[in-house]
Amino acid sequence: MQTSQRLDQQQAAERRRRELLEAADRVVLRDGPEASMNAIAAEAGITKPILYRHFGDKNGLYRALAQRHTDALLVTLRTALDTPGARRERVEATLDAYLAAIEARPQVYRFLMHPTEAETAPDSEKGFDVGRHTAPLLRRLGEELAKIIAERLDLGPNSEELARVWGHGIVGMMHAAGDWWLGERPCSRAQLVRHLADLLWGRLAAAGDIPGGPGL
Amino acid sequence: MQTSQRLDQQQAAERRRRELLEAADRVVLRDGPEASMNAIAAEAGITKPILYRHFGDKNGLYRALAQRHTDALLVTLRTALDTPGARRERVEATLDAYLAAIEARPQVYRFLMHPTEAETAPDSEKGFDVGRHTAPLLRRLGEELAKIIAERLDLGPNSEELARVWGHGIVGMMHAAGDWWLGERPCSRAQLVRHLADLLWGRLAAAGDIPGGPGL
DNA sequence: ACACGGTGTTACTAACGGTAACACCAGTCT
DNA sequence: AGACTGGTGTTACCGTTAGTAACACCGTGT
Repeated sequence: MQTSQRLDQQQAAERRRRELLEAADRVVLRDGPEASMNAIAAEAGITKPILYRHFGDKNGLYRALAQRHTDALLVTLRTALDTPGARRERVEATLDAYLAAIEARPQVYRFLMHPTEAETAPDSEKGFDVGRHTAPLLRRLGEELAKIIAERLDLGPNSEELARVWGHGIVGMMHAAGDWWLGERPCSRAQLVRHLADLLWGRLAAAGDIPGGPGL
Repeated sequence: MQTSQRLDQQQAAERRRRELLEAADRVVLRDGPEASMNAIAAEAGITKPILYRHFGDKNGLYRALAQRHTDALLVTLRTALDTPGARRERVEATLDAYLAAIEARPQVYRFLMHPTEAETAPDSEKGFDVGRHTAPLLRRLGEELAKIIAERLDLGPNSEELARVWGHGIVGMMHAAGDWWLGERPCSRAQLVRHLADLLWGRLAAAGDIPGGPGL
């Protein structure tokens, strides 16, 4: 009967796809984001055309690969955001969870931040597909955070819009500071978290000018 | 006399270099950051090896190109930061200046955000040169902002460290929100500026929970 | 016996960054 | 004059990459 065979083949294909993804994962973990398709195919014990049959092109493979890691990170962050305690503690827990993740697995982080070229959506107009220069991971984090902010905070009118701006803004802040911190290690993670939370808590607005200067 | 000839040749070389950079600029403005060395050479009316003699490699050319634009942007932002008025007005003026710049010249923006591979500093240790995933432009903006914050604000002990975290964090927030905004255009620039300033002014901390929800 | 759909291969293309080897053309030194 | 030097420019190549066409094999259903 052909239907059950179809199912068998389909689930076999999916199993194969997972195997290939795991092989790709190993290579990317070893060689970084510039791992070549040849290298990945070799690690999987096959040759290039099979990869292309399964994933279309390099971006397809990388997107599939990124989604797994992104999902995992999102779970971690969501549980951090549900930490019991005051809002400040939740925010600090979330910042710390993100930073701990990128600190623990720098190669994965490096891969996830790679600009995966973003599937070249059909160029409506003559648009220079501008505005896609943050990694898909950060886009997703921003949207998720926006959703949570809009769900849980009372922001008055325009709350939808405000929440999205804040979501992407906070994620960008976290990312940029984390990236810089990871490269220079100028302080402990806990201190970085505290500094960032201070920033979000309006300490920039509250700080006093240095006497005699031009002021800020 | 050979010294004056040396000078002639040197200044001729620099003029040539500027010409090449301008040609490269035209190509990048037309083709985006993935402009090939061949295309740039053709636009300049010459062939590849000359480009390589002048700039070493592709990153050399791109760094030289990026520096000009980055310098120009920095001047704009510095004058915005010296706007007369209250701190909030200065911050809003600076955010707006950045957003106006990326809005006005998206191709330049797109080029500047391209990860120029960052001159592969001598790999001390076996380091995976992690923590270099923000464009050089953003690094520089972050450092400059940190300097200004440290100079003008009274932040108590640790002010140096705090200022740098904030500098990079704020720049990252601005960039991520700006990139998202440029892609989706969900609101006016002025409104985006206000939302971001609200975030920096601690409205996240001050907002009330939505009644009945899990809270944030 | 035969077509079909899947897996796998080899061998190729086109483009890229980068380089070696050579040609030309000014002035300079002997 | 003739050799040397330092710059500009070229053609023709290398190695690697993403991506593809064409073919071979094998189990299954008709």
